[in-house]
Amino acid sequence: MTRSTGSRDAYHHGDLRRAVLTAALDVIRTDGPAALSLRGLARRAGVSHAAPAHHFKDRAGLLTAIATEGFDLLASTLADAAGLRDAGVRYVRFATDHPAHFQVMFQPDLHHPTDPALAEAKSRAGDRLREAVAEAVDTDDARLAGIAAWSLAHGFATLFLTHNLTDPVGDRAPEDVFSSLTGLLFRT
Amino acid sequence: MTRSTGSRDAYHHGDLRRAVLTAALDVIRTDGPAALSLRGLARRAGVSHAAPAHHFKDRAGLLTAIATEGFDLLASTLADAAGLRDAGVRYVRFATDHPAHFQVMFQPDLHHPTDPALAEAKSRAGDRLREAVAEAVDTDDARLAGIAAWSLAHGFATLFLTHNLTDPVGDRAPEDVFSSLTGLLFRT
DNA sequence: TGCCCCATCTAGGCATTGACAAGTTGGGGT
DNA sequence: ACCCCAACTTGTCAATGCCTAGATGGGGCA
Repeated sequence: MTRSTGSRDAYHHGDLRRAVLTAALDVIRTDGPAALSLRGLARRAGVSHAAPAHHFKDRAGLLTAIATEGFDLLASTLADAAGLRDAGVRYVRFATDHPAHFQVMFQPDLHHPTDPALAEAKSRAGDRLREAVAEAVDTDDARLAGIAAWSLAHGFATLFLTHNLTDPVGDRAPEDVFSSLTGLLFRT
Repeated sequence: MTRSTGSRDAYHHGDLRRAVLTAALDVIRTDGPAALSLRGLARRAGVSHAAPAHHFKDRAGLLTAIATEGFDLLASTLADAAGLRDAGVRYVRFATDHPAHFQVMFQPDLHHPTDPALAEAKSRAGDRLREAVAEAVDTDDARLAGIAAWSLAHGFATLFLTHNLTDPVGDRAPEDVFSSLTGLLFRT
């Protein structure tokens, strides 16, 4: 797997796995996960209709891989957070920067339910979230506070991505709106 | 359309529309919207494979009808709310009581994007939400406070339905957890 | 009471898709 | 130089969405 140029050597695409993932993310971003078809992705990549399945087993396998990648991206995004509010802002920015990942991550009915790689990535991201909460809250109600913080950021991101916040947000960057929103709640 | 008994008169099912909706909600609750098939619903109802399409036009039409019904249910649930916190609790309870509706309501890629009935139901529910916020917050930051409240309740409900709060919540009713969560945030 | 209209449902067909099985290719390791 | 095996192709089948044309019978109207 050295040849990564755009060559179409018939066989050995170069990095078909990445190509399919990228195409899938593009489709999901614009038309949602329901519009995704393995055969369509194969056509985009210029390969035979069964080629994608070789890398992802089946449709659910592809979506599981996307969710896993998403949780890992989220984990590394949260790792650099400076404080709980920044973690929230980063959470929202992650959702707007990677809307396809985000959508798939939180639709478990699209995944292979027992995939170990997904479970690990998920728990890695959860750890980063709990770290951010722990360093900002006294340990007594840390668990409840964590749920509250996660709910707030997740709800905001979800509502924004589902076009339920378009007019209230207007032209402002959603992360900024979220930031001032936390300011209102915690009067920091 | 008087005959609503369980008669299977070959023709004139009685209330096929309701039967299909109910079956669809059942499928969505257990296996998610992706598992929904018009032909499967037709089999459940004991009618021909094209019968459901007559009532809903197509698959997206069925899901649009479910979303519309969901927003109307939500609107009437919020109408009776006593205060903002109660509205939040009711929002969460709605999500857990009607998980299939809730899922479909917030996946716009499954809907007919311009359906007027859906848009109206959506705005009715939005009105109830804004009412609940307006009577609890001074008008200055009502808009932002509304987004905050909605985000909190919506995020909590979404995370719970996607099985991301199972261990933190444990056996407690999710609405109770949400209630104590708002207590922690607003130290009421 | 009788008749006709049309909403409701059936029947058939076509293109697309996911999934599976079996064969082909050719690059890298020994 | 050879062979193994991952990567890809080709072919096929059942299931689905959606379209068109036709059958049925209940309710409204004369």
